[in-house]
Amino acid sequence: MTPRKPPAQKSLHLRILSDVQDNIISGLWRPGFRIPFETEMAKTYGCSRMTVNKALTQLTRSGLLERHRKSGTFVKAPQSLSAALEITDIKKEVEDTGQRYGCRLLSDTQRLPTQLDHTRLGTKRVGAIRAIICLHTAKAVPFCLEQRLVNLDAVPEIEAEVFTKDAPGTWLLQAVPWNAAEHQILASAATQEVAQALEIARGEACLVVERKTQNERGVVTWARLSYPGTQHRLFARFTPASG
Amino acid sequence: MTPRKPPAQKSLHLRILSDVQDNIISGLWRPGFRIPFETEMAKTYGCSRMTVNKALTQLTRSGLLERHRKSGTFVKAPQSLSAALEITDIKKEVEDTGQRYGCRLLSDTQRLPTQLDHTRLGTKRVGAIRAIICLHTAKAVPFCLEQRLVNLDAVPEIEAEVFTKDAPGTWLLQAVPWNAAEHQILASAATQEVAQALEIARGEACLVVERKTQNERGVVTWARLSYPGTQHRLFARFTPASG
DNA sequence: CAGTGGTCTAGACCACGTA
DNA sequence: ACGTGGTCTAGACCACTGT
Repeated sequence: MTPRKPPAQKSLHLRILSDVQDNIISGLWRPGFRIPFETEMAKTYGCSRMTVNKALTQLTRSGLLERHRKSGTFVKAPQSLSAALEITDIKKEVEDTGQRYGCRLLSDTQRLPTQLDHTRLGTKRVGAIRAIICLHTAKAVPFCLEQRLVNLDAVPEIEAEVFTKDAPGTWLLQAVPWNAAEHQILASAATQEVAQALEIARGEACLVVERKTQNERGVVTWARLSYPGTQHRLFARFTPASG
Repeated sequence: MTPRKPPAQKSLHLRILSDVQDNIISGLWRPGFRIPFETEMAKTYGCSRMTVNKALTQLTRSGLLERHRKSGTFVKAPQSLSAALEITDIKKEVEDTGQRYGCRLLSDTQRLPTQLDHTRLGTKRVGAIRAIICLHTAKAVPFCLEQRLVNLDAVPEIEAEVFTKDAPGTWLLQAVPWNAAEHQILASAATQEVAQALEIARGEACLVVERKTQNERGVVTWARLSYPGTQHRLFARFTPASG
């Protein structure tokens, strides 16, 4: 019945984790089921409670379990599938498919933000911004149009950078430490500008990813990535506990 | 400048975790930086090494740190932004916006799988399948068209279910234990069928989410959710450590 | 009040990779 | 060989909560 399980587990708490996970995935322990107490499982596995706790804590973080003091630990009903969406650098994305990557700079200006810029950056007042438009290509074929705004207050060092060869996104990823990002994914009909750059018909469906990146100095950058809809797909895989 | 942080931390290991995280986000500890050893941090915080380890282990799982025996723990460079995409039940999705949810069954047949069905389910041989098409509405306005295939081998108990009121997705989420899911997100021009159901123009851009759900008994179901592109957006938020 | 999870300790031994 | 992280222990006390 049970298909398989890697015979040699590394550590005990990982074995416990995957045992519990298997019981849930297989449907043996259905949502709402009260799983054994920590002390019981510790006795079963002949280990200390801390080891069991480590496994169950992780499964709780993954959303498979719900724990309540005094009442115990319960299998949680999956209310939402939270999938991990891997959003990589476009250069890497293209090269991973084995194709030759290229990037052509279409426009690069520095200006005071317009009303639209403010809306996109989600700011009220920032100083100058740099607006960049570039086209990413795979095998010399248009792959993705990138429209980007960079807040010069947050990333003053970008003023010295020239993006004739590498895309600003690649540079930013390395140059700006760690950050928080917000993504919006939508479908949009290609505008005249987008259609021309991507060499598709005007009005054709495009997959659009908008990303706003922040760090402690404020909003760093806003980017809008438009992909020809027929060509590009985003993948998100979901497994109960990422381990 | 700094957004603000909850002043009272609950547990010590969470305080350590957020301290380290702050140092990384602020850019004080840049990618490649070797952070203090566990023993050093334990001494700094006046706690045992286990407590420090708990915090650092979690940050490593989140992808902020890289740990190597003998050499130490290092700040990892963000190579890809892996964003958590929350994919909820459509009923919940609509009701969360405060609108009235509705679902209309457009088609419900049982048949042997066609070639296309096999491709979609990713199977070679399955017995009968149930094909359901239904329209989700918000305030009686078309919100999303759901095209679904259910593998009766994996979910025989669905044969008795009738979906005149609730959507099959809602039922499946509760009835089928746990599973692994694979999502594909794409943009697509509305076909005649989709356009008619969603009451939009043919060829209009739609955001499409395709989901294949599996459990131990095999592929459970395949669903294609088409949203009018101008209306719907998927959100994915990314913060270094989901905590 | 009693029972469960949440947290923490002060040790310990092992695995692994650098030297 | 040595130093670091990875894991585990056998306790302990506390917080929460259902009875």
